[in-house]
Amino acid sequence: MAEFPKRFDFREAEPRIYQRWMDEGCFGAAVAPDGTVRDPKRAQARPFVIVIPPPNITGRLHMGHALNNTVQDVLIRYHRMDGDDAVWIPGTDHAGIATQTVVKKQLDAKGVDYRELGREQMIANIWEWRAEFGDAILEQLRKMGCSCDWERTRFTMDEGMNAAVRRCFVNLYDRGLVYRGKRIVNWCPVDRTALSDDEVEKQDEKGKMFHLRYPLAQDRSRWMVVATTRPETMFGDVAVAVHPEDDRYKELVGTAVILPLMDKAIPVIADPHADPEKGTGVVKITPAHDPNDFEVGLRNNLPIVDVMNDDATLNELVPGRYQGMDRYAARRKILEELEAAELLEKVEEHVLAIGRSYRSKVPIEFRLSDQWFVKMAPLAEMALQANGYEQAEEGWARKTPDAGVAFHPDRFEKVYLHWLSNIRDWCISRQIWWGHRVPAWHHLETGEILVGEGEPERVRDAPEEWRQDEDVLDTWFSSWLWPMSTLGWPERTPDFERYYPTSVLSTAKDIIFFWVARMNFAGLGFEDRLPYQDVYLHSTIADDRGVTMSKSKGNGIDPLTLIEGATLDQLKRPVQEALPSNAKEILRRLEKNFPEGFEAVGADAMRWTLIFSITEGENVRLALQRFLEGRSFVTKLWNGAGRIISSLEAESDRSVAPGEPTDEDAWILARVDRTSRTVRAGLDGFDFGNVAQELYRLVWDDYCSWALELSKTRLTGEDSVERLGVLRVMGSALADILRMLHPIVPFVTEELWSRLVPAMDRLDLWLGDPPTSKQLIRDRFPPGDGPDRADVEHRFAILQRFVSAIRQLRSQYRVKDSERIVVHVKPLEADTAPMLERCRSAVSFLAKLDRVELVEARSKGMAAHYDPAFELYLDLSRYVDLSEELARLDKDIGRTEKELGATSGKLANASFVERAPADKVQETRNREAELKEKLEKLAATRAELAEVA
RNA sequence: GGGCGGGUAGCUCAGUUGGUAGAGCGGCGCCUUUACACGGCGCAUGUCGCAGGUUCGAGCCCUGUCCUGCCCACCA
Repeated sequence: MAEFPKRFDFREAEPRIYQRWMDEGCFGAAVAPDGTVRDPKRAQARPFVIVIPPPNITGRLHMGHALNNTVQDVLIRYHRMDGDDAVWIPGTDHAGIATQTVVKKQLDAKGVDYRELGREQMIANIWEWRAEFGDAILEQLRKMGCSCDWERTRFTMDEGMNAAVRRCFVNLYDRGLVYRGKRIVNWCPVDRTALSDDEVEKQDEKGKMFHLRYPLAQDRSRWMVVATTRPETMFGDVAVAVHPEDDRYKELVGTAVILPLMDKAIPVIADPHADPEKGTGVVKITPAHDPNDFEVGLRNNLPIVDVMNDDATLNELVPGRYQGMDRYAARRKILEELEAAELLEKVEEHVLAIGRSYRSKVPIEFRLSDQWFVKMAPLAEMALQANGYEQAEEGWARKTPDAGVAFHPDRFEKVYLHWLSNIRDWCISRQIWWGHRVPAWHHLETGEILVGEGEPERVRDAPEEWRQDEDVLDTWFSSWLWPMSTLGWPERTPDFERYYPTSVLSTAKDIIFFWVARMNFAGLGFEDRLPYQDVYLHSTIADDRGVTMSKSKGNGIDPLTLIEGATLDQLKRPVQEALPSNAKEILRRLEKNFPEGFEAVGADAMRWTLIFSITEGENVRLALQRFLEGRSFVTKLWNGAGRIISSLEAESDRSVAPGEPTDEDAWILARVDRTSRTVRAGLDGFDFGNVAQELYRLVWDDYCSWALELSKTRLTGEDSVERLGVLRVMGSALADILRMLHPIVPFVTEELWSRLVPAMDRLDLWLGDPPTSKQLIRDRFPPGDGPDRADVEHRFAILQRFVSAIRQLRSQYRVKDSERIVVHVKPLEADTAPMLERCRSAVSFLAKLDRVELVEARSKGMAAHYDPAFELYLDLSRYVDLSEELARLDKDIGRTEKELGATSGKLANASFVERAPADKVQETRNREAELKEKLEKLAATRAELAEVA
């Protein structure tokens, strides 16, 4: 027999195979970006397009990426094989603040202050960094086997993207959808920049709640008590608020109180923001230093008093003795002075959520500043209408069920709707350098603002009078154009004309608002079309205890550990770096489970495990051990296929015609065909977990455990007609199995394909059409259009039950496989005898029989197994004490009686017979008869054996 | 506070329009049988969170309730 390695050597094969796919241009679309047709046939086909969620250039591959990109690759490979013009567009995101921070850190380490470098030099440094490290994650995707069209790789800051962003900004500005306004932002007083919410680390910290007395203007001997955690902002107070329904303070609304230390009168207003249940029910309103107060200020037309400088010292609007003082020093002094004036009523311990800059670790300050905004309501309305919603009396109601974007799982439709109907304007400006600069110019004298895709003429004419806006745009402001801009938008490129809108977006559910919804807005807002048809939202990856994997918890699994392996020390490192509270326990488990480290399992095993584990639930729990199961599957496939391939390669007789498929041949072919229908439906419906389960059963149970075992007698026999016959069936079935598995485990299937196809070609053994390609990646996906073979599947099920029954008896009575036994069979169905006749040698092989004898009745003293299709008798006298067999029979009798009781009980219930559908009643009657008969037989057998014993 | 999930075998999870509860892993027993010990064969295990209701019949539908995870809002 030809040589076939015991294991798939993925370390050697994966890079080699990937390189070959690249060399032969297997990933490219039918039409090149410049419009040149590369594959005329496919250029006529339906495009299937996925645009990758661009990973950050600072990013490294984690399990979430691994899952998401495996899903995308599965879809792309499936559609490519199915004849679509499949294209997967890769790229990366410039990730504004994250990248700037990484480079700033590097400079810090060298003792360089990036501010001194200046804007231009800093940006140049970031570009350098990006050139060196920015594509690392794409390299990792290649290791995973992702079949992206690398020729189309884009970056959110490349030139075309920049043009797209400017076009988009100007367009929205002209439509009145981009505006400039004041807003409270998270401000870092150390780095003196605004931070996005993601860049703020929120944590509960112990603090104090201060109750301050604000005297009434009309009677300074009385006061209102406000509770605050931030007394230092009191100089910016412009009102105190009470709830409109709060009877305690009703008559004070409309009067004024005196702001202590300032001796300034501020109004008492009624606003629902004041919660009568909290604190004293009276809240001070400081619009410049609190987001809620800002809203209250707007509602009540209050002035805004900003009392801080950009480094969080107090400014010139506070009493002179406080000016220039740090916020915390000011707090202490304020409290002292209030106490002295008997205006500090009490101080309580209080736990509150403090936001700190993830960079400087200093508490952030809420700071009022000028920002750019996108008006979201009109865009959200378009999105709602696109998904078939119309304004109804109570919010939005869906009138057209299948309109717009389809979410998978569909419950996310609700999440999407909820966000759309409670939309808030989007602050798009950031006070950093790395990003798309706001295309607006401010007049130095008048403050007039000009907006333009390029430098406006008036700016060019008098450059000294204007300066460009210093801010850059939020990273998502380029991301929301991604499905369009990657294809060349706003230009009408061949790519855009052919491949927009795209087909599927696959991403994590936590960015449904940040990204998915906004992409929908951009698509509708600029092109009147949604950017894709389907959105697949995959589960979050959690560890085996259900805790979401994250770097800070140290519980993540590095995909490269799976692909390349890791030593125990390497496994421990993330835990030691993160130092979670249960670090000791995790480390101990690692030491116990992986004393020698973790041996690589390869990209296929990783991909398989991920797809196999997907459920529709909130998260997917994965432990390192689970990937070993994936490896077992790959090895099983490898060995099962190898058995057939080596027989094919070793076959020397080409002089005879292969035998016609037998019944069991027809069965495995029918199973393959049925599975291909299930798999297609599953992939079309984004039901990945189920697809993998079906394929697992097909490979492990049907192909390896039954078909392959059954084929062995013919495979190793002298009859070359039979040999070629079974090789033809098993080889052709294997080809379809490899085709179906290829999207999930591309490497091992491609490798097996490269040996299967020449071997089959050599013997000219294909059932049906031969493959269309030497490369599996380019071959066709099984159509699943075979005839229904329920008859064959029924007959085969009898055979399986027959073999299993004998195996059970053998195992129970410890009859060794080496002991060939004789069984007696009484057929009860027309199919039974011919089937046993045809499969005689195969069945004997599986059940380790000497022979099967067809009989009319049980001989005395024999054990019996009763099946609807046959009765099986076995002379156990040589192996077992009859009392043991009696016990076994009693158990069976008990089980049967119990089920019969339930079944008869049902039929005794008049309303069941009356009301249940006729076919169900008949089914139950049949079952009852079957059970009665079986019980009778068992009882008779028992009585007879008892007599003998 | 609002919303969305999940609670089924020791563990991780399937369970199609209501009609006899399933898989993988783990466990136990046997087997170094020539594709595979990353293997083969067999066995065991469930008051389907709890309480009501609808129904001839409920893991599945309805109501309530407990536990748990996530998202949004808020935290003076």
